[in-house]
Amino acid sequence: MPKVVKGYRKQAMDAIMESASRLFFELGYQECSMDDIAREIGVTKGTLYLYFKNKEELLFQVCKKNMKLLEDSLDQMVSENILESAKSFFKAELELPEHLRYHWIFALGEINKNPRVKKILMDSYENYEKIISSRINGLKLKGLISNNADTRRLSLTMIALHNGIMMSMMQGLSETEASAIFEAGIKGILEYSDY
Amino acid sequence: MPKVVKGYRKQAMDAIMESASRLFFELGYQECSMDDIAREIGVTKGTLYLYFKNKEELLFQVCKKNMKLLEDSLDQMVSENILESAKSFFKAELELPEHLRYHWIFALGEINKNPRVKKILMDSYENYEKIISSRINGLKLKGLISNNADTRRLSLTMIALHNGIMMSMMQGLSETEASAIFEAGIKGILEYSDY
Amino acid sequence: MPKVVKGYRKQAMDAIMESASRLFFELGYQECSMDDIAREIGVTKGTLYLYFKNKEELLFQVCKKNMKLLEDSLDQMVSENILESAKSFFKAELELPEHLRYHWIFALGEINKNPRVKKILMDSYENYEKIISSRINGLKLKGLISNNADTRRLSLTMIALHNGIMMSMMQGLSETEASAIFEAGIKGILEYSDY
Amino acid sequence: MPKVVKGYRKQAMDAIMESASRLFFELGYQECSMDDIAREIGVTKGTLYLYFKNKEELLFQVCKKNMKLLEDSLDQMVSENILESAKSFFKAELELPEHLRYHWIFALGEINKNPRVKKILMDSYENYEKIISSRINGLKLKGLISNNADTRRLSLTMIALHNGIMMSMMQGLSETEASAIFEAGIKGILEYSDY
DNA sequence: CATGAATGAGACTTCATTCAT
DNA sequence: GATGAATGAAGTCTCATTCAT
Repeated sequence: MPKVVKGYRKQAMDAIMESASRLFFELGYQECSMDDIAREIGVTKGTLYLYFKNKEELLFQVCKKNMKLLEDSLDQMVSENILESAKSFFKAELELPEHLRYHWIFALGEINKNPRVKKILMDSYENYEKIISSRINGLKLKGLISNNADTRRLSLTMIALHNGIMMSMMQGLSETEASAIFEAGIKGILEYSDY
Repeated sequence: MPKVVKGYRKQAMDAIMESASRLFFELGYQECSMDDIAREIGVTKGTLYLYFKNKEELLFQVCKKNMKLLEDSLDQMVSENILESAKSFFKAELELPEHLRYHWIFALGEINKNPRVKKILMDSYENYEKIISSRINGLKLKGLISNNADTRRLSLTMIALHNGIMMSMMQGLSETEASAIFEAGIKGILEYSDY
Repeated sequence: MPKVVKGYRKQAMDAIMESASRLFFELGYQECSMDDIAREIGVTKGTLYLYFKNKEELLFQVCKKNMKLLEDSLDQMVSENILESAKSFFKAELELPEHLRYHWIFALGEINKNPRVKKILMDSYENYEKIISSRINGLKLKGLISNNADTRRLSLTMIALHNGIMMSMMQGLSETEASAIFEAGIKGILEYSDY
Repeated sequence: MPKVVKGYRKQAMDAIMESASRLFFELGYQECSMDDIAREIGVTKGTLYLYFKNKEELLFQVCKKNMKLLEDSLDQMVSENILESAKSFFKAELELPEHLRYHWIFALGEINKNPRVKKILMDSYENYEKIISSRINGLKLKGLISNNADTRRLSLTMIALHNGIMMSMMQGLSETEASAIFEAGIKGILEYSDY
């Protein structure tokens, strides 16, 4: 009888990943033991191995899931106005629990040792670029953005600004200032792209 | 006969910190054992404890040193032209070995668990802001930057852009594109600040 | 399949404590490693930590158990004749394995550093006094011991004599002589108390 | 140039043994490191090895010295009245620092592993017996003690009582009560010996 | 004599993983 | 499916001892 979640394997895995994601963030990947995760769900260690073949696989799945979550969130931000889209996305992010908002932190820490994790991070980076670039191209077609703008450069700059602000927040930048900087930064990038 | 480095305690500590810094980056702080570090220097584990009372202290000293190194590097970039300063700084950074260029990565990973590390990261962030702000104010006085510009916002945005690009590079962004984006981004931010 | 002892956690703990008690006595608390204990039971070091959270806890539980064992043994010696009780108790003690007979030895060695151990030793001392005093008072009521006798002094003296003889035995006093001295000593103390 | 104590090797050894004795008692033999002892004297670890070939030798010498100290103290108590001698001895002991008063505690803890230490303890026990017996015999000759008394039994009982009271004091017995019990106990033993 | 740098063995403890029930 | 007992490898740290200076 499944205890993790009655009935469905998929839901059991989700429950585990949810706890793992939070604990990986709070304690760090290495410092978080399988016991910690199991205890949080009210299950024994052994059970986790019914769903994930080892800790590294769990890390991988958690990373993948979180990356996808944020990508999807970005993907759904569709608007005529790219600045508004960006602001909405950022606002939505601020409402996420910290372990999702800063989900990349333990992934980045593993990047040098774990090729699979490295791959998701790199793929994710590319996907962000693709999503934003396709939005920008859409707006170009509609004439809302100058055709002179370098689409790729524009999107990469926006991503960098976004990520940098996230990092700043981890280092103490307030949400209010973060929002202000994000908005102003995006505006500057867009204005300047017109040249 | 001291083996770590002939003669000077200070130099022995530096040798240890140098190895530790690289290995913390390559393997991750937790995954890097004291044995790993000792082996790299050709010394026994026990020796490390003659110089650092425990692993956490070593981490702390390494973080502090690396943070300071980068801050000093920024501090020395003085120029009439803020864009040129930024470019020089970035160029210098690209010439650093990866473990210095990305030195913040293992620090960030420990931020939730280690208050001392958290403090250096936050202090470092503030210091960056102060250094850049003071430069900007200098240029304002000389009339090289409009007085309307919001100094703090300007510097925080530049920091965010910079950090975000660093993160992007870890995720696969090429140095060439990184430089281009950095330059264009800084320009955009400066231009926009004039309004 | 539990290897320590089939089936019951309580029994596993007892098996560990039994080995620990003997080895603490034979090797000394500090000199006895968790490995030594584990090996004796035919188990891995790690297993011990499933039952006792650390070595100090194991020491504490062993002390407590041994103290209680001896107290209970004393408690059960009930007789009209206090001399006979004492002799029986002493005789029973001589039949115990050395690590139980001299169980206090490693506890005493830790007394200065370990407040919990100190507490059990002090409590144990008080309990002995209480048990013996209550027996003496019982005999006073029955008129078998003079009411002039100072109950507390009497019991403390008997305890001291007993403990001193135990110490002497560790230093080479033979069991025969020990018994003789104990009997004569107790008699002397009781006789003298009448005055 | 000797730093431990100016000039005399013997004094240097005494200084080390004095510190070692106190620290062995306070921290326990195992828990007290050579560093601890060296630091206390203001000397480096290495220096200790100029005077004692290893830690075990230091333990041995400390034990021997302390045993001798107490034996000598007993040896000097000469009086017509054995009770007065005992009381004086006990009083003198109470004025000693704890590490001398309870000097046997760490020796006893090592008894099972260290044959040399065991030997001093056993020798010491015999010496005490001899000293006291010779006193008793002296008093017998003078007719101050009945010739019926069993000299050896008498002295062994007094030793046991004494040691037991020392143990009781470690377990919390007050000095006042200890003195009272000691006096009464000795009296009882002497009285009873007459039969 | 004295130092202090270095060693290496060994201690305690944690934990991912396995497996019989 | 779930458990929990057990493992064994690994990690941090300590410390008696040595030795070149």
